[in-house]
Order: sequence, then C-alpha cells, then structure tokens
Amino acid sequence: MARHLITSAIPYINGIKHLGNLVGSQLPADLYARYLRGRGHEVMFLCATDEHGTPAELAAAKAGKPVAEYCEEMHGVQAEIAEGFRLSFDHFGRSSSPQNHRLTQHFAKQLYEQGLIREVSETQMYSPTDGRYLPDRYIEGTCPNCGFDSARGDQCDNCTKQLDPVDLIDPRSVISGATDLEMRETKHLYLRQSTMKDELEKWIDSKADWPILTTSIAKKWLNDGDGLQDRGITRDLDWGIPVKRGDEDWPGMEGKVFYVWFDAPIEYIACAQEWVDAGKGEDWERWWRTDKGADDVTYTQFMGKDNVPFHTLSFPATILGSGEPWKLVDYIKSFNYLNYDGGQFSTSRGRGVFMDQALEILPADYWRWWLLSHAPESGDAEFTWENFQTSVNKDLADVLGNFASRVTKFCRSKFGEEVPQGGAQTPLETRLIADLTTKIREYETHMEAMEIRKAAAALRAAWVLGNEYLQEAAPWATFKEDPEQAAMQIRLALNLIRLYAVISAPFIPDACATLRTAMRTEDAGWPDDVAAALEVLAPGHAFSVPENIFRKITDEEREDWQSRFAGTR
RNA sequence: GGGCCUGUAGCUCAAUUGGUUAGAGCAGGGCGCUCAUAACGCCUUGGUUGGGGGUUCGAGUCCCUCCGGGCCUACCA
Repeated sequence: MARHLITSAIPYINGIKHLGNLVGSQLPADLYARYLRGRGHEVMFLCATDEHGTPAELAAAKAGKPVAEYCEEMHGVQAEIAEGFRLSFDHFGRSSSPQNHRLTQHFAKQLYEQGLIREVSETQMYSPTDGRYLPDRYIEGTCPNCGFDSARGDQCDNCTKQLDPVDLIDPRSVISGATDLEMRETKHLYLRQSTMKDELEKWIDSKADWPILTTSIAKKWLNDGDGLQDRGITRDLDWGIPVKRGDEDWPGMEGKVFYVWFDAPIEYIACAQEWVDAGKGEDWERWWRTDKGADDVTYTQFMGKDNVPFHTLSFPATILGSGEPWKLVDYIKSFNYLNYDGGQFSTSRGRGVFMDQALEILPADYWRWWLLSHAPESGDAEFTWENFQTSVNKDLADVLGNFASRVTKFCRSKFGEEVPQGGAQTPLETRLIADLTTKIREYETHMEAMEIRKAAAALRAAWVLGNEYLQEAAPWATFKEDPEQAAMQIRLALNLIRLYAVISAPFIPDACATLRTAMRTEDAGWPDDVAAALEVLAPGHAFSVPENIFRKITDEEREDWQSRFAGTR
C-alpha cells in the first residue's frame, strides 16, 4: 500500500468546459485515482476551479453579477457537472479560497526572503473608459505590418507578426471599443526563475520516464532564445489575491493582485487545507510537506499540453524557491488535444459537445469509455459521431453488456436466480484463468504506466475472453447431457461478471456499480489471484438479472446529434 | 520566422526504442453457434509504413530533403 497524491489541472471558472478539456486532465486523473484506490492504495485526488483574472471579471460583467458571486455560482455549476461525470475528487476547491489567499501570500514572502523576487517598472495600456489596464490581447488595432484592421496587441492574426500594443495603429479596447487608451507606468513583481534555470533543468533531466510531450515543452522554454525568462507574477486588477508578503503589506504594490498563474498551482496545496476545513480529513501536511510525512507520497499531475510550462517550470520554481520542504511533483502526464469532427472544439461558435450537453444525451459511462479509450496521448485525437457510436455499441453494449445479459438470463432459465452448485473444472477453465491472469496483469502494467489507451484495449480483451469461454464451454449444450457441468460453467461466468465489475470500475463506475448490485455483492477486492476471485460468489448466492446495462446508439440519434452540435448554437 | 509533435490497412490506433513474414479493434467477405441487447465465436480480404534520397548486414524506427496535418512562441487562461 502506497500513498498517491493526484491533481488535475484546474479548469478556468469562465463557462462550461468541452469534452476536449475533460479528457485532457480531469478524466484521466480520475481514472488513475479510481484505479489506485481499487488496488488498495491511499489516494488524495484534488481539483478546483481557477477563478482569478481578466476573463472572469469580464464574464461576470457580462452576466451582470459581482465577480465573487459569479464565481461562486459557476463553481457550483462545475462541481455539479463533475459529479455527473463521476469525477471522484476528494475535494473540489476554489483558487479564491481564504486558504489559497494565505498560502499564496506566504509563498510570495518566502520567495522575497530568498531573494527571488524583483521589482520591474513597466508601461502598460490603460483604458480610462473601462477603468482598467488592458492585457495585450484585449487591445485591437490596425497592423503596422500588413494593414489588417483587427490585429491584437500581442500578434496579428492575419500576418502572424508579433506585436507590441504600442505598435498598433488606432488601438482600441476590445472590451468597450474605447480609443482613449494611454500608456501608464506601473510596477510589478517578477519571479526570478532565470536564476533557477540550472536547478530546474537538472530536475527535468532526471525525469527520463516522463512523456516526451512534457519534457520537450519544458526544455523548449528552458533553452529557447535567451533561456528561461523571469516571469511577472502580479497584475493591476481588482479580482485576485492582494499582493502581500505573508500578512504584511507590500510597499508599492497597493491595489495589485497576484497573477492567476502564480496562485492557481498553489491552490493544489491550499485545496488540501480546504479539504481539512470542510471536515473531510485531518492532516493535509502529510500529503504536502516532506518533513511531515509526505516523503513517501507519489505525486502525479494531469494536464493538457498548454499547461505544461507552468507545471514544469513556474510552479516548481515557486516550490523550490520557497526554501521550504514542499512536495514536488514526481510524474507529469500531459495530453494533446481532442478535435471535433474535422476541426477544433469552439466555445465561441458552439462547435462540439460540452460537458453539460454530453450528460443530457447519454450517461457518463458512455463518454468516459470513449474518451479514455481514445485519449490523445501520442498525438491530437479526433471525435467523430460514427466512431463514438461504433465504439460504444460494440465495446460496451455487445462485448460487456451482452455478456452480463446472456449469462444471467441463461442461469435464470436453467437454474434460477442463484449461483448453481456442482461440477468440477476442466482444462478449459484452467486455460481461461491463465489467459485472464495474463490480460489483467497487462492491464495493471498499462494503468500503472498511465498508458490509457493500452489499458482500455487490455480491459476490452479481458471482456472478450468471457465471450470466447462461453462459446467453447457452450453451457446451453452441456446442460442437455450434464447439468452439473453446465452449473460449474455458469457459476464461473457469473463470477466473471463480478470480476469485470471490479476491474472495469475505473473506466465505467456506474455500470460496474449496477453489476455489483445485480450480483448482490459488496466485494470489490482486486483479483490478484484470478482463480480465487472467480469463487467469490459461492453456490446458493442469490443474484438478479440486471436490466441491459448499456443501450445502443441508433443511427437516427447519431445523425441528430451530428447536426445539433455542428456549430453556432 | 523559430521550435516541437505528427503522417502506418477504408476508419481509429499498435509495433518491446535498429532486428525475422509491420500487428489489433471497427468496417468488408466466409463459416459456426443459438444462452444473449440480430448479440457471441472462428476463419479471412486488405499496407511500396506520405514522396524521394542516404547510413546500415538489416530502417516504420536514424540522417537529409520535399509534401500534408497540428500545436507552441512567454500579457487568454
């Protein structure tokens, strides 16, 4: 039994996420957490909403609500959807929590005392009409290079030239359209991560087993151009964590807040404090402080590739730079993007399926199975309705669902609704047990390596073994000559249903719960010994025939959904 | 512009890191079974590994080049 700390990249508060976001972090993290719990390990699985920053302020304004109220509401919405997808967080926190305020300010103080913070004076576009400083991307104007009239302050979408907001001709605020923009001098804090480049690089180099996607992005940032750059960690905003050194004011930083990318990862830690304060557990430090019990914790992070630089460099710089014994990540599992039917998911154009819509259409297990078995691990992956339909119908309804159905219904008609007794195993059963053992060990190997698609394939192969066995054993034929032999065969098959319910639960928890209920067993012990696991349901044990646990997606539904989610909702 | 990833069967993906005849699932074809959600099982068709060149006894894998797809480029988060 080991101790595993697992975090998923925290979703931004602004709106409901699409399936690509889900499969890039929360869902695989949940799979891994459920698997490790199933193996009997002690798991702490944390996630939260990322609530600060300009987009949250603007979204709140658009909704006509104070930003704090907007965030509280949206946190509730996201928490409910997460529950709908059966994401088994030990706690789903908020980066705006008091715990995170204190901890973020604490880290800032530590970094300051370690000499890792410097003040930088810079000029920034200010919009009197909007009453706020504008990030580069919230300024538009005419491109000095190509004349495109909607070039953004950071880059021209037409000619791709990198721009500075001051380069733009006739700049205007994206928010209000105001043109009375002015440059104002403002002071900000920078994290001197450049001084930690060697330490960070050495640490990254020691992680030879990380996905290439993770290390290649990290090395790019370490070595590109002039190497790792210092990073601004404060912003001129109202909504955020006030810049302080611990609980002391920070002279010159009045009215400023920490940049969301500084406080968001710290929320991983603060979230564990929230977990304690919510009465869900007692000691959060044994998960996060290596001097207080966390030295035997294995910490794994899950995220989409866009999040990698912050998790490989900025956050480790914060942790290491603090000079305190915080737990550093051991493994970073990163994902590529999921595309939608030949293009990208698009929030603004309503293209693709969003988490709330997905659950309105079908139960969580259908989505979980498809998304996880097609997780974008080696490259970007693509969702198509045809593929979704065939995968779900074939794998879940035909291979697994129908297996449970044929076994329970056959038993009911020949022996009644209890596990029949009699008969002795033959070499056929010995072989099945050997094949299952091989396949389950393979499944475990892939799960432990977080090779998600391979794990799904191995699991499916284990389901197929059940159907193969039935075909060969043919209890319906055996029953005519030797009912006891048929009883042994079907007893084994009934036990196989329970075994599948145990090993499949990380992927499809609801269906597995239904199966365990039908088999009337609470026993979710992992089949370390397959032969023994297939004798858990003893002769005489009552069960019931489950309703079909997976229904099929019809061609009509598929076509309907295809047009419904094509865009511009 | 720079960098990274990617291109393998009609489709979605593998290939033990340079080692026999490139493998699975789905789709297609044939056969079998009848317990089951017209489900299951067995057999089978199908590939000049994007094109070209090179290194090597040997290349899907390494190098060069061209073509296609995607991502990142530090103030969206």
